[in-house]
Amino acid sequence: MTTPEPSSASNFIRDLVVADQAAGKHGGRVVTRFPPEPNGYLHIGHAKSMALNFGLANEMSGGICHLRFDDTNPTTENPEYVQAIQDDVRWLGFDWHGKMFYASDYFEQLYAFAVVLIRKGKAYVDSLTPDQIREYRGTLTEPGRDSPYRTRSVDENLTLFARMRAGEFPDGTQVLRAKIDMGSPNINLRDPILYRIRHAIHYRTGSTWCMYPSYDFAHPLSDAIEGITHSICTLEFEDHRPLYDWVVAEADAPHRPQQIEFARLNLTSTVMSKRKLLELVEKKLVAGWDDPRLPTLKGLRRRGVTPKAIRAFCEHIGVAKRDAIVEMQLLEHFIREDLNKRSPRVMAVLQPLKIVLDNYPDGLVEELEAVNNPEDPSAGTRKIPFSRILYIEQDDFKEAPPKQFYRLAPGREVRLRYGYIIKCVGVTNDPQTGAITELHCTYDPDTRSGATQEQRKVKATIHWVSASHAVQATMRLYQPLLLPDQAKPAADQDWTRSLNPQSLELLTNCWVEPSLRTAEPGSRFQFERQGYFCVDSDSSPDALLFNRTVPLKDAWAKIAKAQQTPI
RNA sequence: UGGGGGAUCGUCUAGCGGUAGGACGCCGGCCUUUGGAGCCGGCUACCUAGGUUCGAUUCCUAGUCCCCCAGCCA
Repeated sequence: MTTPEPSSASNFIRDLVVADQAAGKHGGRVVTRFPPEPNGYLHIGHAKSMALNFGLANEMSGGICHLRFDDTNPTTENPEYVQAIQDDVRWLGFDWHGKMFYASDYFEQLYAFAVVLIRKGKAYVDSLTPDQIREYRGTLTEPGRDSPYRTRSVDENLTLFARMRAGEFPDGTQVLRAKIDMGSPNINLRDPILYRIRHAIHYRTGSTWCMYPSYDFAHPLSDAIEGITHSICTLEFEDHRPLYDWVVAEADAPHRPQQIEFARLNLTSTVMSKRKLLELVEKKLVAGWDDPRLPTLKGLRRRGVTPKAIRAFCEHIGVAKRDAIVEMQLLEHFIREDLNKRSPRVMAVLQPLKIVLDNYPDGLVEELEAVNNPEDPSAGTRKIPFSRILYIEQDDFKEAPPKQFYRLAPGREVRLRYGYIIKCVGVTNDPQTGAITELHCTYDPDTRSGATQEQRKVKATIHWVSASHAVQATMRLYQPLLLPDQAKPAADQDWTRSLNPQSLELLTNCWVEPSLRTAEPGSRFQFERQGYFCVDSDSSPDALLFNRTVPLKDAWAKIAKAQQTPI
C-alpha cells in the first residue's frame, strides 16, 4: 500500500486528468497503466513513471493503475524480468489491485483487430524485404514511395495474413502494414509495420504464434481493451500519437484512450538507458543488476535507499515536457532526509588508528550509555563498552593540524562520543616509514558523559570503538558511476571509458561496535559522523559487510577542500 | 532545405496579463557531546528582437538554441 505523502505540486498531466474527471470525460473514470517491457530491470526513471501513473490513480476518486507487461517481442523478454518487475513495483510501495495484464494475453484479440483493418482496406501484407522497406520509406526530407504490394486486394491480404499466422513464411519475408500515407512528413505514418514474422518461442505463448504485433499496433489497442483513460508515456512517443489515434479509430476499438507525453528522468553521473545498463551487467563492469552503484531499483535497494526516499524524490522533481537532467545531489538529499529520521546511530571506525589511554586502568571496562536516535526518543539507548585501548578514525588526528581543524592533535583535547575528554600526549611512529602507529592519550575522569561536574567544552567530539570489544567488518564505499564531465573522454569514444574507476572502494579493516554483530542483512544504520550504511545481503555474523548508502554532509571536508584550492 | 516538441535561478520546478515563488546547491550566522540534524539570513533566472497592451515570463510575429523521428525495438 502506498504510504500517504504530502500532496504533490500540480503538473500539466495532473491538471488535465483532474479537468477530465470534473468534466465527466470517460464517465468520470481514471484508469492509467504502467507498461514495462519485461526485457530488463526497472530503474529510477521507471519510478518517476510509476509515481505519476500510480500516484495519479491513487489520488483521483475511483482511480486505478494497471500493471501491464508489454511483451510483444519474444526475442528479448523473459519471466525473470516479469517477476523482478512485480517485486520492484511492490517494493516501491505501489499496488495494482489485482489489475495485472500481459499484452501477450491480447494476441488473439489483436489478430482480430488486424483483420478488421484488412477488411476495411486499411492494412496490407507487404512482401518487400527489410532493405527494400527501408528504401521505400524515404528519408526525413524526401517522401517515401508506395510498395508495389500496397494495392493487393482485401481477399489476397486476408489469405496472406492467415498464411503468415499459419507459419508458411520465414522471418523477414512478409509484414502487415497499415495503409496510411507514404508521403507523410511524419515518418511514423508512412505505412508503419503492424505485424512481423518471428519464429521464436515467446516466454508466455510458447510457439502458438510465429508473428507478433508491433508496439505501435499492440499498445494503443491494449490500452483500449483495458479501458485506459490516460495513456502516459515519454516524449519520444509524441510523434507516434497520430498513429496511436489512427489505430484506435480505424480498428473500431471499443474505447479511445488519450496519450499524453512527459519528459523522462535523467540523472547526473549515472546511466539510465537499458542498453548501457545491460552492457555494464553483461560485460561484468558491475556485479549485476543489483550492484549498488546502479540506478536500478534493485541496486538502490541493495545500497540501502528507501522506497519512501525515492517516492519523495519523484514527487519533488515534478513532471514537465522540457528535457531535464536532475542532479544526483537532489536524490541524495531525499535519501538523507528519510534515513536521518529512521536510522539508529551506531559507532564504527572505518580507518582505524589505535589509541592507548595511559591513565585508564588496565582491565577496566565501563558501559557507556548512548542514544540510539536523537531524532526519535522512542528509539531509546544502548550500552557501549569502553576500555583502555580504542580505535579512532585516522582522519580525526593530525600531527600538524591545519587551520580550523578542531579534532585531535598533539597536546590537544577532544571528547570521545558518550565518553570522556581525552588529551593527546604522545605519538608513536613506525621507525621505517614514519607512519603513525598509535597515539598515547590521557583521559579526564571527571568528564564522563552525563557527569554533573562536567562543564568543560571542547571543540570536537569524535567517535571511537573499544579495540577488544569491536567487531571487524568490511565496508563498501561508493562514488559516482561516471567520471565528472570534465574528465570524460570525447563523445565519439567508447562510453565505458567515462566510467569512474574509483566507483567502488573496499575497506576491509573496519571496526564496529559490538551491538552490530547480529545486524540483519538489509538493516540500516547511521555510522555517527560518517554516513548511512546498510547491511549487505551477503553479510554474515562472522563476515559483516556494509554498503555505504550515502555519506553524511561533511563541513570539514568542504573547508579542507577550500584550503587546498585557494582562489 | 521534412515533421514533432521544448526554452524561467548553477540544477529541478511553480507561474496561465499586474511586474518571478519553492526545493536542491552555494555563502554566512545561531545551535549542537555527530563539523550530522535543526533554526535564521543571503545568493543567482524569465533565449533574443520586434509588436499588442496602462502593464507581458505569460498574447502575437520573426529569429536563435536544444531534444526526438528514417528498427520487421519499445
